[in-house]
Amino acid sequence: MPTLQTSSNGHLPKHAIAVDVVLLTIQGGTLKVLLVKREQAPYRGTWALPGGVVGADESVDDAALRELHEETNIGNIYLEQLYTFGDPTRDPRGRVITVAYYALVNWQQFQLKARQRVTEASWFAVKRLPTLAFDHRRIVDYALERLRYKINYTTVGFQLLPREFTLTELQSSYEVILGQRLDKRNFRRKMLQLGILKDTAHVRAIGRQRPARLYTFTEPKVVKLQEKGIIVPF
Amino acid sequence: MPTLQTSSNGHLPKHAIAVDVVLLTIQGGTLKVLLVKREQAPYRGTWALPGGVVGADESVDDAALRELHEETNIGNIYLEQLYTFGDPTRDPRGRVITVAYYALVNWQQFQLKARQRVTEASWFAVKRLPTLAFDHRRIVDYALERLRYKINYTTVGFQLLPREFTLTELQSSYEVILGQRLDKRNFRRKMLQLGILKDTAHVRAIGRQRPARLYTFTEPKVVKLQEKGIIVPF
DNA sequence: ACAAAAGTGTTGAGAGTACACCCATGC
DNA sequence: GCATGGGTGTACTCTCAACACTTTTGT
Repeated sequence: MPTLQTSSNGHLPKHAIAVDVVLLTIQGGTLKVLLVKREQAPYRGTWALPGGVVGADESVDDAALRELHEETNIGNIYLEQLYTFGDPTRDPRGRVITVAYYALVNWQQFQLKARQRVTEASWFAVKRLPTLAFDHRRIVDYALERLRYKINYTTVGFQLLPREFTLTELQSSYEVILGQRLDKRNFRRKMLQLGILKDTAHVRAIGRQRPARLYTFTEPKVVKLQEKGIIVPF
Repeated sequence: MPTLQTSSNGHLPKHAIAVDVVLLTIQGGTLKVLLVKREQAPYRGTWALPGGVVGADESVDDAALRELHEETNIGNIYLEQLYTFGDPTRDPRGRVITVAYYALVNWQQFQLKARQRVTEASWFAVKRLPTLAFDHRRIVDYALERLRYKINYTTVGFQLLPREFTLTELQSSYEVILGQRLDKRNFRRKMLQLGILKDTAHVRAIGRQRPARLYTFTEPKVVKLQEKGIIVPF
């Protein structure tokens, strides 16, 4: 085959491209993913990731955003491309290449706006997923791996929290994602040392306990916290 | 728009999908990338990444492998998907979504086999790239970022070396990729501590100096060396 | 006063950093 | 014997890990 096939335009092989979004949130101390029930074959009645095909003149990122907005009605969601799954056998109807994304939302904000759905949609704990359509299980697993990884050296984790949050809530979100308990003192020291939290003067009293201080995140966007590695620690 | 458009098959919007490969090697103490000269419009005569369209029944990964084998004639090359660029304006002829990959080869092995090319192809130092077609400059930059990143916590860097190598060669490849000098004693201590190098009994004498010990890499595949992060250091 | 979560410090161990000289060989 | 790259050790600093009690509030 010639090397520069892209230049012989006109009758190129063309492919259907879909986007699938792994939308994650934390609710009740559990990491959850939004699934929709498929209404058509194949996998009719099976739970699947929200997604859809990329339009003719739409960017792939825009298609993912569009799907997200259809499901959530909230804007300004953290969305990151995960991986492109291009095996021709992954869809039994024929070839559909999918570009997978993951997104993080704060549960409270989401609760307020989600409404008027047609398709049945529901949150599932990532530890107890039903059988998923296509290779969507693999995509969810990949999203979780990426999230667990990135939470270690970036501030993506903050996307799951409300604007003001307590240090206990922050720690809890890390514990839920990482699946392990963390030491309270060490966690707080590290977080405060990073210089990315601002102590609002506010407190939040939930039960009959001592109220907790509320913090906000000082950085406007998701931020890389370290570059440490084996070879070049800084 | 309905959520599950993928299920209404038949007249889906279809797209041309290309793969582009950032093939990297180290030659003469410099990190280089393979570019091919375009023979057709657009960007005729401009240097571009090797790549081509994905065939109708071909997996995207296979298309990248195929392109790689066309350019190199060597098998068993490290190849990793980078990112999918899906902006409809990136190709002036119309929409072409590209899935970018990067690959690493050892220069000596490559030298032996590359032959019988039609298209003009050449290695360029990544520090002195010509103007590239499309958004290929951005793709190269992204590949370099990923490589610099991964070299810190995986063994991808070994893919650039011959089977047997000296510690000085290994250090040099890290220095070339990272763009900084490293301390010889600290580098050697760290590498040997990792337990992934085997001291062959062989030595290599190049000039009139003391010959250097040759090592091999004990792991069969690219390996993750750490999971360290801010929150969970182990 | 008590239940419940918030908040707070120290110490020991291990890893990272900086740094300079001797060694083995070919010519 | 000398030029060239190969090869080695130590002291200081800093970060990480482990660990338990006091504080504040509502009832």
